[in-house]
Amino acid sequence: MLSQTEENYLKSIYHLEASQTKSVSTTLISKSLNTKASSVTDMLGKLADKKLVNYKKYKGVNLTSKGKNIAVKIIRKHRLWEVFLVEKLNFNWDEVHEIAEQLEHIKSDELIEKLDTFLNFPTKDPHGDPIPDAKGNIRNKKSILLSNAKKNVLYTISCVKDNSKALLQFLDKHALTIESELTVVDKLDFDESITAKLSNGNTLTLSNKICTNVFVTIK
Amino acid sequence: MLSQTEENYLKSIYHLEASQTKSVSTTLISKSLNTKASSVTDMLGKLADKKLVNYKKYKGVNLTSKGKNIAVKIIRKHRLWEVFLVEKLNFNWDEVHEIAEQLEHIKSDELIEKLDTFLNFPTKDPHGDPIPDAKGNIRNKKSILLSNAKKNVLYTISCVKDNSKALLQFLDKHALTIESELTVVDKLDFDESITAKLSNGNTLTLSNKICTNVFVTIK
DNA sequence: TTATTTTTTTAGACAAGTCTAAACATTTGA
DNA sequence: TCAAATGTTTAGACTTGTCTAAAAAAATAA
Repeated sequence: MLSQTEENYLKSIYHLEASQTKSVSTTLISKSLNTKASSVTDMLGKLADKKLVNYKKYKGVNLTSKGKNIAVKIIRKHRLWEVFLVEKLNFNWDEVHEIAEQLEHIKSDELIEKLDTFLNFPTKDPHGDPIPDAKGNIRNKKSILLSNAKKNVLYTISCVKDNSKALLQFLDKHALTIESELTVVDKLDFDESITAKLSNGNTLTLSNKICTNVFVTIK
Repeated sequence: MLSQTEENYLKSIYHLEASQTKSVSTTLISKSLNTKASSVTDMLGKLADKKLVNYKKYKGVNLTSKGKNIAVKIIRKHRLWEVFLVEKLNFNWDEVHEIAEQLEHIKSDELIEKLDTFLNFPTKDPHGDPIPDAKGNIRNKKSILLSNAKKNVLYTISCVKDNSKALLQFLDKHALTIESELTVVDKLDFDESITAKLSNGNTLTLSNKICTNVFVTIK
């Protein structure tokens, strides 16, 4: 049975692998977990002993299939709990992350399957991220960054990259929720901001910082 | 912020104090937590440093009001989660204890108040134990042991003392659930067993062991 | 290519929580 | 009352996960 710390390392490596092509570096992990590189080196050795990662000194790590399996299960738990918190307990979507960070470590397969049933088998969490099924499969809808969206095409917001409170609150304030629709009406070369028209008729200017943190799919 | 371990010590001391009049001994705690007495001694020192218990070497411990406060909050969380597991996720009441042992350590006051609201402010957990309110007050309905019940008086089962699976399953099998009604029709001096008549018409003989673990209130 | 910078690892230390073995208190009972 | 039994604490050690400081490897740049 893994400790919460070990689970957090696996989760972090999983996310970093997804946003990178190559293997994941010690420093990157240390930044994402707010620890020192030397602590990461120690832990990588332990995870390698347990066959959860492939690790070569100075060469970074990758999850083994065993490690990836565990990481996906934790992510499934995290996202299901987030759905519970928002849909059943009426939390706002920008308030649930920290609590879900705790709940994701509760150990009980039966619990998570019953929770899934209770929530009626959701496929996305409140941030729009896909929820892996019990076998670990992730239905991946192709998403692109809003900054790469074309003009005059109808898009649906599918997901946000950053979980920062500031971003989530900004989006909430402007009715930019998951599943909401928008069309890019202008792109400003000068600062790479875009002007978007929402389905409620509003027109908004969004900074490049925002656009590189919001994913959309073609409607 | 307390660790899970510290919280478990406080909870254990709270329960042991409730079932005892005097102060709680090191050995008693070590048995209830499945640790060695020497580990308990260490921890009692730490809890005393934090003003959570009053501790004198060789003389046992008692919770301070600060310590009791924390213990009651953990118990509140435990019992609310048990209600959730049984009422919302359809667990049986004899399956929820271990999961609630984990959930009770989730840190978020807002979470537990929202959960309380979602569950519609229950006052008893699935085992019949009272749920402290947000301020830590426990509404204590006077309960007596079934073994002390009088003949030919209508009682309601209010609570069970023991959380052992065997007992819970036995009770479940014979429809002896919380709130179910019964009348003692006979008491056998020989082995202190009693014969009870249930509201469903069934008549059951219950051993003294059972009767000293089930609490009833007069209907 | 070699020197400098950056990244990573090693070595040694620390805190939390646990253990065993031994020493010390308290209680029991003859 | 005092010796034996029981309960409790101390001392020292181990594990997990962390840290700092220093050494070693890799990457970068002149």
